[in-house]
Amino acid sequence: MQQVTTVNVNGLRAAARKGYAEWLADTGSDVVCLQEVRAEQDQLPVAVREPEGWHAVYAPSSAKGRAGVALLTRREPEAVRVGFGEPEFADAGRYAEVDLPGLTVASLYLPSGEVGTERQDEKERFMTAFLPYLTQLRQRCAADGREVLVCGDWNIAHREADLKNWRANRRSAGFLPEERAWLDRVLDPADGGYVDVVRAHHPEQAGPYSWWSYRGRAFDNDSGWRIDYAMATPGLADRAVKAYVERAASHAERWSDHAPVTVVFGP
Amino acid sequence: MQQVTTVNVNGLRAAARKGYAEWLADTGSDVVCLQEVRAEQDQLPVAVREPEGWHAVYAPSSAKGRAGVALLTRREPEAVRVGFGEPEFADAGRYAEVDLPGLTVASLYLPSGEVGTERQDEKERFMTAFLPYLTQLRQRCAADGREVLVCGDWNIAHREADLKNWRANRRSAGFLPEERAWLDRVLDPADGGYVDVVRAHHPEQAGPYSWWSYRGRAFDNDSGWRIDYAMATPGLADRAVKAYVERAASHAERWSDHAPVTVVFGP
DNA sequence: CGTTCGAAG
DNA sequence: CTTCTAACG
Repeated sequence: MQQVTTVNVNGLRAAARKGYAEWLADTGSDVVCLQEVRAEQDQLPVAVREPEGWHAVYAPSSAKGRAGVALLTRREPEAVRVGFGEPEFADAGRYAEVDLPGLTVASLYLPSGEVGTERQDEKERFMTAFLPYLTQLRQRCAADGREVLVCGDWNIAHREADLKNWRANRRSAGFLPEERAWLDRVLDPADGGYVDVVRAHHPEQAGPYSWWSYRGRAFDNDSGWRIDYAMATPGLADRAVKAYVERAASHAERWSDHAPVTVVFGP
Repeated sequence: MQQVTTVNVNGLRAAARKGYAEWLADTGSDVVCLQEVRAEQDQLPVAVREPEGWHAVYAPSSAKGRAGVALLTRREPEAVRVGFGEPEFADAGRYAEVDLPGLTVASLYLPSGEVGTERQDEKERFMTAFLPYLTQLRQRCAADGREVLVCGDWNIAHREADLKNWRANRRSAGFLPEERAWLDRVLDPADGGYVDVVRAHHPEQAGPYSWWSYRGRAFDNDSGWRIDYAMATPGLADRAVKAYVERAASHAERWSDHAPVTVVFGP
């Protein structure tokens, strides 16, 4: 059995002050992928940076206080890689991957974008460069006899079931037709070739959402978006026995605006 | 009996979240002078902006989130004036005055400065322009049969007894020889002609300090500065029966890095 | 609405 | 060390 969790922590220092450490101590996962760390390693308390029993890999952004991904693994990785080959995003704190026995796990933080801004152009450039990398990654790993799991905040809701208010958001960044079509390609067996493990295990239901705005009563009303995904190669997806979102019980115990997304694999 | 308090609130919104409102509800003062309000009127909750039983006058800075003085009076002022005639500081949120029967009260926030910077030059320009105004104010009010009380954060410790660590601070902004000499002139009977009411009532003691840095253990060690003054015309100073600093009992109940300074006048 | 930063104090 | 703003989300 192997268990992997991904969560956008929205500032690891703030999350650690609020309950992230307790959550981590309780998780049964073997790998935890973090996004929006928003700190350099040496800005983090040691117990947060290198929690007892974990190996940690950080890929901060060169822009202070922005983005930043990390991976925590119970076993030491066989290899670590930061970035995915596109120079523009080499030190953007948006992608890192580790090799474990028979498995490559990645932590991804796709730019969030905003319609009509340069940030949306950046998101599109990222998507354009990242899709061929995903295909290449799958092929390379297949040649090495590895499965692949790309976890993270993809900042796109794929289908109408993936956000509460899809009608109101048809022109919103994160649910644009071209973004949804891009995810179609990531999941297309003839293209990216990945499987959305949580959706595969919950084919019909609305959600389960993984992000709720801090504004208004979004969390209380479960007015969320499913934008955090575990995307697996088909062979790995077939081994998934469980896939779920850990929605906090109450607003009070939330330590991020995102919830952890976990997938459990059998042998 | 008439009682006037001055306090630098270091952000009225933050102070109001921490205990300012309770302090105000308990004060027996008739006039409260505030400095570093750091908000426009409409950024303040109504109960903070216009507390029940008070008239409020605000003089915000045109620079958002900076400076800002205010006066709260139990009786409606006969007149209100903002600024002291120097155009550079007209909307700097550093000076306002109100006329009450027989008394003009001002709230002053003198620039804080830092040696070797443009901010120190600004402080000096303020001082240069403000001293003649103080003299003029006293004379004008004398002609009207009014006493004057200029309260606020003057950002200068006058003498060695006015800060804990005077030796270490001989080259620090706030205790420079030229700044101390300027306060000498404010207090010189032949020049500004004002009386430092707290010092007049506590001629020998160290302090009482009115500001402690938030850094380190400054408050716990009473490593403070006396930079908040009530400067009175001599006739008014003669009527002072009490003058004191309300040092908070504990670090926990502080709602500003400054403490309220209060003077009580007899008939 | 919340997390950063940077300027200011 | 704390307050604010701005940018970002």
